Amino acid sequence: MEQRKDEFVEAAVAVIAEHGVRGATTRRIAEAAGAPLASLHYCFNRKEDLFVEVFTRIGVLLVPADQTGTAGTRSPRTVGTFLCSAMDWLLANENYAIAQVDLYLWLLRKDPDKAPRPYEILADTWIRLLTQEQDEPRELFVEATWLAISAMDGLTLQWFYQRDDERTRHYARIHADFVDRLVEQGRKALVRSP
Amino acid sequence: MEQRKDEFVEAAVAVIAEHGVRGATTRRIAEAAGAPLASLHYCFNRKEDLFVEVFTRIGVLLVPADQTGTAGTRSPRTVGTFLCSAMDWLLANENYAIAQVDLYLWLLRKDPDKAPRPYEILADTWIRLLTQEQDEPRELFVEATWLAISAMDGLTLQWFYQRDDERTRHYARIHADFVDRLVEQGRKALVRSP
Amino acid sequence: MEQRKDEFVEAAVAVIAEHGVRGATTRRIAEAAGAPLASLHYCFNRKEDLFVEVFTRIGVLLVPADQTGTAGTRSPRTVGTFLCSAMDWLLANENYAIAQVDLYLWLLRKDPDKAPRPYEILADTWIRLLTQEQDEPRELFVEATWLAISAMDGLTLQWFYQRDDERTRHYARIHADFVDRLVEQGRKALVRSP
Amino acid sequence: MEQRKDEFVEAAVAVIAEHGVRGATTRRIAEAAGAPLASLHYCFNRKEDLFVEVFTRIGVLLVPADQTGTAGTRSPRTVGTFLCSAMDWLLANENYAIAQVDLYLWLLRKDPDKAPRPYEILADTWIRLLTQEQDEPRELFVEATWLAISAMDGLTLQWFYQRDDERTRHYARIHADFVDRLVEQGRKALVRSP
DNA sequence: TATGAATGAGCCTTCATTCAT
DNA sequence: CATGAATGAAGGCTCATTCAT
Repeated sequence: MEQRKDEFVEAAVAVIAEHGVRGATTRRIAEAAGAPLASLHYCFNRKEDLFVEVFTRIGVLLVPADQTGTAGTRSPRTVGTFLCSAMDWLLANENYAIAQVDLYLWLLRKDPDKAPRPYEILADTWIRLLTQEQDEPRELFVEATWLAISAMDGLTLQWFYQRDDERTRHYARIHADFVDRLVEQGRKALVRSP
Repeated sequence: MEQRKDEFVEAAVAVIAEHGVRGATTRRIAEAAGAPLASLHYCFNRKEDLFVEVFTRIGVLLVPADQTGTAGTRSPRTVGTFLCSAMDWLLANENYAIAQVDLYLWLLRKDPDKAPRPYEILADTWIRLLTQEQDEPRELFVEATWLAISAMDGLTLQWFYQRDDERTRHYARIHADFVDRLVEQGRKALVRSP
Repeated sequence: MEQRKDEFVEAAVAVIAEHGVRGATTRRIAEAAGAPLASLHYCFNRKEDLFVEVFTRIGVLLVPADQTGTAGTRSPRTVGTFLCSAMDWLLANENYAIAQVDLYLWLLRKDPDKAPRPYEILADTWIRLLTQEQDEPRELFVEATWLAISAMDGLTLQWFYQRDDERTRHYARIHADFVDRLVEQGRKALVRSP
Repeated sequence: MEQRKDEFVEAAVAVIAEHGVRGATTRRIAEAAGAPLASLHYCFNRKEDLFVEVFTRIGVLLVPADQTGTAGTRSPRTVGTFLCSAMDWLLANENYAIAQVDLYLWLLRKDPDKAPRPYEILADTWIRLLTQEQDEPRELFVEATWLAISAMDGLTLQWFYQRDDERTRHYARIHADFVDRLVEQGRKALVRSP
């Protein structure tokens, strides 16, 4: 049953990626999942429920792992590294990348209150991790984080028709440098006038 | 007849903005245009033709006006100013902003070769104008332009649920500063080793 | 178009009579009307609209014709004659009789405010005609009329499984005698103490 | 197990009363009974079996108790008292009243031979009781009984939208007077020409 | 025995599109 | 030229019922 749900979610991602939310019909999803149509409605009362589930799960997957406890002398994570990691994940999971944007626009219309949540969760997580790991004030990272997220979205959109992974990673790195430098500036300003 | 077409395009933008391409049915568009359903198919053989027309027109509107001939001692236009202007236009034309993204994703699936064109036209125009106005090598502006366009898209997406014009403009300016500085760096590098 | 509607109404009556409102699917009705399924929804936005239309029409058909102007020395109409006429009509239009009861129960649940209307219209018409034709006070006929209508319904229900027209007419006449005698009693009482 | 059945019957009455036979789905009934869906089919192979059971039980409940042996100087029961008692029971058991009519129409279509039975049992019982208690010929009560039953049905239908218990009882009494007078007339005729 | 899981069949409705006028 | 009328195809969803456990 729980496994059944997973299969439908997986199938939905694939179908949305190929046909868009518009073309993601219950029949197509069921077929992609190799399951009868009625089973879909047995697992998810409404098609919308399935889509919300998909959208939520993608949001969760994008969030970086909490590394507290992972000892060692790693180089410290920054907004830029989060951005690059997220882009890496999206490039490695094309279907999720495409489905995510489509679902975002869909949810925005269906339930405008729910749509932003994954973005906010993502931003909060980034900020929280950075604040914890480097023991610095929250405000230092807020602006850079939202800039990075908008860059991530913009690059994703651009990647859709260029399909050039290397180029996308290249631009991501430039954006990353930029936001990290922004944080650095803020840090210096803090030192001078705490 | 040509006016009829305009009315349908206008109506389509409004309907797509509200219901998404998914919900932009012929009936709704016809109703929004105050025209009989059959008229729509009289002007545009297929619904898709209408959407392509809409998408193309929006692309055109985003392109900045060519100011050659507009004499005077204006401060020179930069990638950053183009970015800010584009964002201003999008914020002033909400429906177009939303419809554009939706149509972009739709067209990407229907006809992947056509979708990128407006983006490339936009980029080419920016680059051409900058090259002409400042009589500098093309390469100087390419990277900054594409970064700016991705930033524009990302900010648009973010604006969709925040609906905070000021905040969006603020972030746009930061992005603008960044890309302009990037160009400046390139310019210096060029001077050193032409 | 208007004729199309009539055909669907006719078909709906037949299908409801045979299968009940429950079994009166759009497909069956369309088939009975010899029309494509989509045509039904072209004429009646929702299936419910068709049913309401059917119910209303039956109500209208039951109402006796206004005979003012039809000169001559007819024997005066009474509640009892109305009852017998109504039963005659129902027996001559079996499908309508059955469909009416079914629709009544259906409408009662869907829109309790609409369901009673046909009954009230029927009662009002009877009372009005009687009052006019015999130039007597309204109150004289109210009770008898409602008794007659309940008798009509009860006999219809009974007829459903007995399917014995003669027997039904026989009982209708008894009920008719009864309500007419009731009116007669009232009339006498009026004379005595106006 | 037997108790389970009772719960389902009770639940079915409530659901039918609210949603009609049409809307009395297995799910709704199971939910109303607080039982798992599959249990319903464990107790009643087909949904129809449950409905037949419900219809039969309601028929039984309407039948007046046999009072032979209940000594005393009660005033003798008549067709009219039976009618009033039946109406009282229906008014006190609204759900049953509604469900009964709905089921009657349903059964009439599904199995026309079964539907009339409860009515005939009711009529036979009334006639038998009257014949026994007053030691008079059967024929004396037949016509009045069937008239009373049709009145009962008609008043029930009318009560559905008026929901006026007092008014309904009032009309029931008038009908009762009428049928009792009819019996009285028959009785006199019998005396004169046995 | 009792029930969670599963499903084939069918329902109502909407859509883009065509066609006759 | 313009449009009311019409429709095949498909969509989301629910239902009664079965079955494995």
